[in-house]
Amino acid sequence: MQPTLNDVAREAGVSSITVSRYFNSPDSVREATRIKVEAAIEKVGYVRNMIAGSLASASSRVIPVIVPSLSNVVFIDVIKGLQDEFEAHGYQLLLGKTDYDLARETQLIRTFLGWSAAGLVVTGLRHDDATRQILENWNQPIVEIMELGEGLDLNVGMDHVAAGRAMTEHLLARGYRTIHFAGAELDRDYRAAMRYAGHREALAAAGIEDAPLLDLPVRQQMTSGAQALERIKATFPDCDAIHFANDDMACGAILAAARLGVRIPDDIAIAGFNGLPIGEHVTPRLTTIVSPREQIGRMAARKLLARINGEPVGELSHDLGFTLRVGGST
Amino acid sequence: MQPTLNDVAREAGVSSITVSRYFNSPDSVREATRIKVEAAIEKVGYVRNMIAGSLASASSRVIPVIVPSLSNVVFIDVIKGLQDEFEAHGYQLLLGKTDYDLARETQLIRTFLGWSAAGLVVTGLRHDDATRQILENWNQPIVEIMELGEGLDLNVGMDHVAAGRAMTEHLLARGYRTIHFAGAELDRDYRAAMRYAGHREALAAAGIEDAPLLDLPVRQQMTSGAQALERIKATFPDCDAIHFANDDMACGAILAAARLGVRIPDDIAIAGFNGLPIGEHVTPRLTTIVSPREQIGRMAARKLLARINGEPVGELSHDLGFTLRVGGST
DNA sequence: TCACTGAATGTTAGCGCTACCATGTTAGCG
DNA sequence: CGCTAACATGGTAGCGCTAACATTCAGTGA
Repeated sequence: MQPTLNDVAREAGVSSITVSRYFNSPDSVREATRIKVEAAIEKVGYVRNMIAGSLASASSRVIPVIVPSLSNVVFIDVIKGLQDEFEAHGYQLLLGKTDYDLARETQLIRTFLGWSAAGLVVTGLRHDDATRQILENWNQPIVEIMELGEGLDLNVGMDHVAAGRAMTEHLLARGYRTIHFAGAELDRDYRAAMRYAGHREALAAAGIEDAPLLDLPVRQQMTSGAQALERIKATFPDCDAIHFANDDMACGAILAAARLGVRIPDDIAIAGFNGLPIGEHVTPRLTTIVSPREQIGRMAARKLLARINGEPVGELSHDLGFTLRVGGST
Repeated sequence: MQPTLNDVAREAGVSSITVSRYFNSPDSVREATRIKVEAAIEKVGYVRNMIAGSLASASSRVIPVIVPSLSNVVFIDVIKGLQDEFEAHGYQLLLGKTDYDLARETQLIRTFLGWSAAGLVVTGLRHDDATRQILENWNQPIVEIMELGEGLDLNVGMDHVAAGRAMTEHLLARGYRTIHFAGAELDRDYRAAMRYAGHREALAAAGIEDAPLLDLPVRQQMTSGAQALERIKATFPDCDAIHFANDDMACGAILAAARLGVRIPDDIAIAGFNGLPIGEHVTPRLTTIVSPREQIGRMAARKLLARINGEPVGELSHDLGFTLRVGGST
């Protein structure tokens, strides 16, 4: 049997609540008491029972994080940022994955709320009505990450439409005119679809109404990129640039180009999105939009923790921006 | 205030314990009761309080997973496998990261055990004495992942020494003789050091006693790989092959080779480890050892769940093997 | 000396659920 | 038709902790 607070208290010659206070508000116990308690903890080998504490206080130091997928580096980086911050402040990260299924999201949230979570991190602003209803009635802080907009509570992310627009404006400025957009399963990855929307806006602003889209089924991203390049080259010889939905695809295309004898950017320019390290290692270097992935995680965690601790959080919606990194591929 | 089991029970005209049974052993409530209970749950909008349940039953459906880093794809893939299996069986994954610090591991484990975890997944077989002592006194299943050997309880992984040996045997069979091993922070990443040990064994078996090692400080893996190639080329013109500790470094080298005018494999052969997708997209294709990362996660989860449910788990130590994938780089 | 204050500690009553045992209820059988 | 076994349900206590209030104690100034 694990020793309890009472065992520690008996050993230290104090009451159990004093030991509890030693853990929860150390400043409120006297130095002398602190020393006795510490010795007793050491002696009996006490381990805090988080469950009992959480039940009594109706709150736990657990924060569920719900992401659509773990196959996408983007979410990995975000999780890394979140985890770092949470761990540094004594919070635990409970990981949930929806596979882009909103019903699954509802189910996960329901389960997680049963953990008296201190807060919640969810991906995206799109949720089904059930989720929305549950969360509106929940009175703990929530951060919706990745995108910007009208959210449930806090919101940390970047403007995907603007990112898509920025890249296409860059391509137009470079003189490319027949720019195809290539993505993979844009219906699921609706943030990529938002970038496509931005792409269309930029084209329209330049008087180009035609915004050809190649939406491939996902298998492996780099393979899809290679395939996209091949297919577009074969079908649309006029195409002078491909704006990819992400760096994996774009790099797949750049690497395939060498094999296919396609010269980049002379025959065709390639642009990506995310700013992954690989983009800096391919030849030519990939032009891409650097997304603030880990920062989104960190900032989301900080805002959540601030809200939990009753500190000011500043703006409800936090735009972390993005950077255009121009390489030799455009 | 959230509705409780009692609220549901009152609504359904049964006792709270019956509602509890509806959740925990549905087969033990009658059809008619089940329907009443379900209606009541729906009506009052009941959400299970996991905390209270865990306290009463002294066990929770939470499984902590402790990994050294989230920057390494390897662990991401393992987590993916674990998460999939856990989620499918109603268990929650609590994520902890040690940054390769054994003391931090102890601390994390201590905290996590306070969650009355149903089991535990830790990375590696090396732990400090405190961890070992805590875990030996804990009577829930534990899986140590990645490596093979004498462990605390269950053990799922692969033989890193054999993997290192296999790759170097391949290189020797191809006729390479002056083979350098290049890694990054092998003291932390001791599994890479095990592969280096296997590498030395293979060389020794071929009568080669000299096993030059380049151990770089980690910054970004691909960059380190590029750097390693450059440095080895400059310092050891005789070197005809580099056995890299991982694919990231190896691909960094292959991509850098194109820029540096180094021909692979004619000037120098490159080998990696892990079997990441990128290895199949670089030119020439990377020769690598495919590690069963996601499988390790899955198998670890299955064994753990089997043990939790009192089912037979088979062998305590499970070797998931590896495959040599030969590309054009060697 | 004494009331008075604020800091430190203690007492008590649950938090919402499940384990354990007790009781009621149904079906099957001679 | 009574008896038993198996099944279904209920009562009660308590998991280990903390919130809220109560008490004690040391130090202060009049």
